[in-house]
Amino acid sequence: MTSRSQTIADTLTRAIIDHRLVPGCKLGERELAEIFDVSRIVVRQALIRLADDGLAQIERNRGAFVAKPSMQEAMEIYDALTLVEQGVAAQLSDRLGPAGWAELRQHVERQRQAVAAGNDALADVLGQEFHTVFVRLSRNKVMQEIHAQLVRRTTLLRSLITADFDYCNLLDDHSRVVDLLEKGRLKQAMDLIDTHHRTVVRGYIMDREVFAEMTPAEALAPYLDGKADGATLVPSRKPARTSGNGDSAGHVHVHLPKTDRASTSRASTKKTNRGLPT
Amino acid sequence: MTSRSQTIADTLTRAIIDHRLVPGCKLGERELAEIFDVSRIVVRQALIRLADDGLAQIERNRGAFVAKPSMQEAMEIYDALTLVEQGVAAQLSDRLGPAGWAELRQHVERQRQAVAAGNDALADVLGQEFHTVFVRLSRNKVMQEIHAQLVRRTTLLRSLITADFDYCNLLDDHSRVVDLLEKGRLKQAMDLIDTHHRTVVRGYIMDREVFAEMTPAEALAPYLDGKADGATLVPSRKPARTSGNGDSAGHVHVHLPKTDRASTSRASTKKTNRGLPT
DNA sequence: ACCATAAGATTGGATATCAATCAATAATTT
DNA sequence: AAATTATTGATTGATATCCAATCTTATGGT
Repeated sequence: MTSRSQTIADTLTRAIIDHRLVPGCKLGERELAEIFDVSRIVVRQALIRLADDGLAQIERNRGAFVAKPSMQEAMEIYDALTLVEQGVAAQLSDRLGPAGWAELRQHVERQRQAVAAGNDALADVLGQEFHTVFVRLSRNKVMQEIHAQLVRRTTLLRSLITADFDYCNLLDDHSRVVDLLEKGRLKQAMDLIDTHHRTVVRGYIMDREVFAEMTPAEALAPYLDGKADGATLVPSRKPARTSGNGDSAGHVHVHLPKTDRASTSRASTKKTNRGLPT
Repeated sequence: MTSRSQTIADTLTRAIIDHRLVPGCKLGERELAEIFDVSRIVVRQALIRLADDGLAQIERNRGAFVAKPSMQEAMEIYDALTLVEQGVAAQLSDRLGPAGWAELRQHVERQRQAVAAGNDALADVLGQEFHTVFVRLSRNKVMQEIHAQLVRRTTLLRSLITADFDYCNLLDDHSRVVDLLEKGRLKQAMDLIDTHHRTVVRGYIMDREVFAEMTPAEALAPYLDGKADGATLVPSRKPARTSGNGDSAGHVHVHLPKTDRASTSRASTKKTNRGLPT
């Protein structure tokens, strides 16, 4: 059995990944303690874990908030992610056996089928998972954890951001990376990884209040008590968008007027942006 | 002002880096609470931070211990470190300006002078710092933190390990890396980084009880109350060895008989191994 | 010698309490 | 009336004490 603070940290992480808790959201100790029905101390420990992961920031005597990365930090996160995935690519091009390549191809194929079937939600999940599978094949748990942490932090950015670019160039990037790597064209594969992330970042436009705010109580309600897995837990995971290959969403042009902390717009429109490119 | 648990975590980290707290060492809550004169809860929070950093492992209802990486994990940590530094090298070869190269050369030069002056302690510190400076020049704070964490974890390994290889090939590696990079020979530089770490790891031999154990109270005494900086805090930082370029120690052939948890050998011989290659 | 049980110690957590600090209001001054 | 100051309230950081669960060790019986 893991510690209570760990499970709470995991739940909060899940909620952040699902964009139910958005950057800047206050994570009050007493509030969370009531929600999870634990003492404040356990909540504090969970928040420390989140802060260590870069998902929350704790300000002395002011409390914890969901981290709100700056544009600068966003670039750094994506740079680091690129660096890690390029490095893994280099390792895989040397060391990966037939089984590994098969797994990658199978994953890409599953994603393609999901797209073909119009199951955008599944395609999204698979698209996100591709990177994880990719790194897992390095068989380096340390690297996996670092990568996973970076990926989690990118989800923060997608809460803050309005996508504004042409997704066409990103189509089939995963497939092409696998192709290039297996053919030994490492340099091109690495460039493609770089371009992939760079294009995504370039399209990002920092914007406040893209998502409707939810109180922690509302945001966390689906995760409590229910023992079901994440897929079924959050109904709003299915993104409301037009099309995509699972790694990208349809054009989303949401440029809300930059209201400063509009505390009025609470729990109103459930505008979710899941499915933005990874 | 930072939180108390953070400063305690920092102190424990420092003690671990200085090999005063060795892998496997029990970190009892009550004991540490008395040492730092805080409540157990603060200690727990500090231990959670250490565990998140990979420097401690917490076993339910058994407590926290200084992490004791397996040989497998050791390899993974060094692989990850290599990957990160290679990636940074690639970035620097593109983007680093004259000032950056100058800083690297200056650092190498300072280390060389320290070696020439026979100031092995300083040379050691500079040798360790080189990697940090190297990564800092990427101007990516996220990457810096990841790298620093990996470096911290490698110090764990040096507590567990007996070095057993020829250090000659490692001499001037730093200088050569800078040379190669500035000349645009990225591939060779990356290979050299790989070889550097690989040679170090290959020479490692997992061995128990290479270092004398200290109780946490003894280990932490130098860090308490004194407001001096780390350099003057720990007198035992000057390693007792023959020669080296600051990035490596002289031949250290310490193959102690593998005693199982010899709780007898406590606070006896202060055998420190600082200055092993990075 | 060996296994089982009981005692002791340690951890994980809850609750209540207190000081310090921040935020927001109310009161005062100009 | 506007701006500044003072007061109040709320939240955090931290402590002390207490309790249950679990692990470790010591004891005792076979």
